[in-house]
Amino acid sequence: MKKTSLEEQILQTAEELFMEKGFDATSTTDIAKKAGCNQALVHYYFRTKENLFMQIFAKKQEMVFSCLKLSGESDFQTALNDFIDAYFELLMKNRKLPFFIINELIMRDDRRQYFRKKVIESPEYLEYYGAWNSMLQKEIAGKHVRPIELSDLTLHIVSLIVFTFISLPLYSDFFEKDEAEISTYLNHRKEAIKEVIFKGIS
Amino acid sequence: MKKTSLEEQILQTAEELFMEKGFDATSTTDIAKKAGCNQALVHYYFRTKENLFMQIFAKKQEMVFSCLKLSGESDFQTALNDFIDAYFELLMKNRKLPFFIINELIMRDDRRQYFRKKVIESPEYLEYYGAWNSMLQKEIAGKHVRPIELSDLTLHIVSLIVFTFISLPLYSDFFEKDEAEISTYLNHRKEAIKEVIFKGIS
DNA sequence: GCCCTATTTAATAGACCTATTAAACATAGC
DNA sequence: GCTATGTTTAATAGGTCTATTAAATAGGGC
Repeated sequence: MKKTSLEEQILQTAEELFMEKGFDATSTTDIAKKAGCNQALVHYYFRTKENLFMQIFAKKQEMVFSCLKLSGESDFQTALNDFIDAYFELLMKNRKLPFFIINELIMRDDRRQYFRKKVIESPEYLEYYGAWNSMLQKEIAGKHVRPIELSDLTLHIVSLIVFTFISLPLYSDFFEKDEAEISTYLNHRKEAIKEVIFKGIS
Repeated sequence: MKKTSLEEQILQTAEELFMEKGFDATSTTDIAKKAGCNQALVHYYFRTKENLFMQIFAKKQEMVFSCLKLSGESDFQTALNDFIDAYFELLMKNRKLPFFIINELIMRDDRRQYFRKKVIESPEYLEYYGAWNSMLQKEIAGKHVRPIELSDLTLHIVSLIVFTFISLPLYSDFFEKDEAEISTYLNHRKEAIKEVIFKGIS
């Protein structure tokens, strides 16, 4: 509750609404109403809705990206296990994150360009990919893992994890699950995914 | 080019646009413009945008649903293989279908209710589920498949297949793939998914 | 008190969207 | 040719949205 109180408040409210309903379905009027201020104030602080959105999008994108780095100096199986744990931990605290990112990337060309520039073409991304790949190749050479492309393994894992969270609203709605059940379900899914992946690459 | 020519044309154009950009981002003005008629005509034939949309949504939902039935009297591995083939075949011809359905289900409560009523609670759905489950249990009893819940197996498969198509625009954009490469990629993914699933459940 | 700056508001321009209405147009049957 | 019916259009009401503008308000430094 300082002088920037309302600016903070608007940003935070915008984050909630954008995450909940996406860019298109959220109006600056909605944000102002929920933040408890005049609609013009949203534009006073952030000038455009796009500006405001991009501050949030960049932050969320960074969250997704930051999970890609290898956990430490350990063997492949442990690193992979840690990776899945880390991703699940992140997404269990940010359940709407996968759909939010995917939706904006699919709907808008410019968001895709931005993501590509900031993530896919970043030096860290290539570095991570290289590190993971050399570990994988070593495992394959040592016959601990069957021959498989890293791109395929990655896509398998990302598919399994991300889709769990994308489809979560459907799961809880169709089968009328409450919060406790959802939490149990997610932990169960995490282990089930590990199982199919580890068996699937051995 | 009969008397219902324009009605047909509007429906078809609406399908293209709704599949491309979703309900919210498509206006009746867009549809009319692309169909080459006056905007009022869209409302003359279909009264509301929602009406028009639901005709298309119901059809697309039916497409998704129809793939769930068991292929025939064969063993589990073959049935599963056929199922994955059938789904890939459908989605390779309708690449935007997964995102279209998921997006509308997530964004709107009423669409979720509709889907639930028509698909999840339909007798066929329960019947298919039972048929698949009894096959699976037999395989597990015969030790050809490790113990696994059908719900988990289903979600694994659906995740892997559906996410491939949801993320396809990102794949082709980020890595600048042309049509031929995409087609190759999809066939490759199909086999990679089969591999990880079959190894993952044995 | 008074000024200066930053914050907040009300009002509104301008665009677009859905849906309706009334009028114009086409054409088949008589 | 005339009328009845279905088709198509132009016009517009009424709503929402983003962004801007000008005016009101608050608080600190003198």
